[in-house]
Amino acid sequence: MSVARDTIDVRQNILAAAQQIMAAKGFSAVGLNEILVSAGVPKGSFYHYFGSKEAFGEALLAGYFEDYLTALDSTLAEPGLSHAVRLMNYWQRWQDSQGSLDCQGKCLAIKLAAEVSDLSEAMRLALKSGTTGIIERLARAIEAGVAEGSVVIEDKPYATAEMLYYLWMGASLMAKIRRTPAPFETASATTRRILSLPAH
Amino acid sequence: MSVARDTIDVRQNILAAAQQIMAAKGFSAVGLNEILVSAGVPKGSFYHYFGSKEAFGEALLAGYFEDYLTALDSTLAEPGLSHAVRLMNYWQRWQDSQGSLDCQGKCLAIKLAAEVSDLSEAMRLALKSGTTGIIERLARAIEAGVAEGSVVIEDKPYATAEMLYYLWMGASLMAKIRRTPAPFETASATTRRILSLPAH
DNA sequence: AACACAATTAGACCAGTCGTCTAGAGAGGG
DNA sequence: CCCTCTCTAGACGACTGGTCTAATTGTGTT
Repeated sequence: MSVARDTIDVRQNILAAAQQIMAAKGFSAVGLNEILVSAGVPKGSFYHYFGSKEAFGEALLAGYFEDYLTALDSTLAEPGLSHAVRLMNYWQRWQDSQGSLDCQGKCLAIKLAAEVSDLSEAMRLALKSGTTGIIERLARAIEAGVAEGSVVIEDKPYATAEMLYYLWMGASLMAKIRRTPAPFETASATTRRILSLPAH
Repeated sequence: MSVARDTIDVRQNILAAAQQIMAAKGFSAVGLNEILVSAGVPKGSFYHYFGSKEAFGEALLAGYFEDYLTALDSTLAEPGLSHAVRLMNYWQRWQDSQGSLDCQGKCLAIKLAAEVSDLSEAMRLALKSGTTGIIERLARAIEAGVAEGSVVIEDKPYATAEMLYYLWMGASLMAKIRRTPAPFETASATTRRILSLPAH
């Protein structure tokens, strides 16, 4: 209705369309045209909403991580479960979303990280703050799990969280290369061992 | 001298130039022009040596892994060292090459994997066979380390090799995002623990 | 109803893309 | 000495890229 509302919708539509397309094809390989056609927004409008393709990419990543972190927060706060179970739920969902049949798992971070972090400082920083947020939350959950006794670790919680996140990033990359969810099995088993949880 | 020799040189020059440029900027973001100018080769020659940009990318990856694997073989066969030390040497060199001052560590696999594996089946397969080769060699070295007693692991050698490779891929990605070699420290410490080696 | 002013769009713009194609340069064999 | 065949040369075509200016549309106030 109001102008402001429509404006936000259009902006959001562009971002949503881009998220799908860029999660499949990357950043440089996708032209604004394709995104705008898919969003039903005329080309001329783009620079009304975003200053440049780079600024657009930054906004895309920022929005992506915002949603991602709130979902992560709720996964790690689900009532009635131990922190150990909550953590494994998180990784189970990661696996489900990345390994889905539509080969384009929707993790923008994995898809764009290598390509974009040498290309645009702004996008790199968006990636950095988003991934740091993820690791921090995982570290807190691990710490809480240790405190309640559902998780036992050898290293410090933060280092453990970092290590597990790297492991799952690498597994995602490898799943893309191999077109198989097998790497997630390996990552999952390792995660259980690192957290001293019983095998699946 | 001979025609054949020169031909190989030109081809190799193009590939060498591309390896540097693409390790920095990715695949789609780089035009053939830039590569050819940098290699001092006219455009007309390109299509004499390669059928398309995609076929070129495939050859680039194949050549990259060929070199990579022979270097890996010699690292893992250095005389007078235990397998445990050889393995840690490999990762130390990984760290050195990736974390170097010229921010463009030269690992094509990390740089191109996510971008390219959804873009070209041929390139994806090159990536797949190359990374599989790396993991196989690591697995053999771990197995030999277990046999000689310098390495102790909980899981099977192959699964351990996979897991460690994922960990280091993820750490490399994160090092790119953060522009810090810190992730390698975490990966290194974890690797030591997984292999039951004394802390550094 | 008419105006001012902001929000939005159409389309031009040029640099750059990949790939093609026609000439010709250069070397080896006979 | 010529003929042939590999390789070089770079202009060219058809097209897409991101960006920007100029015009259009819409809104709210008088």
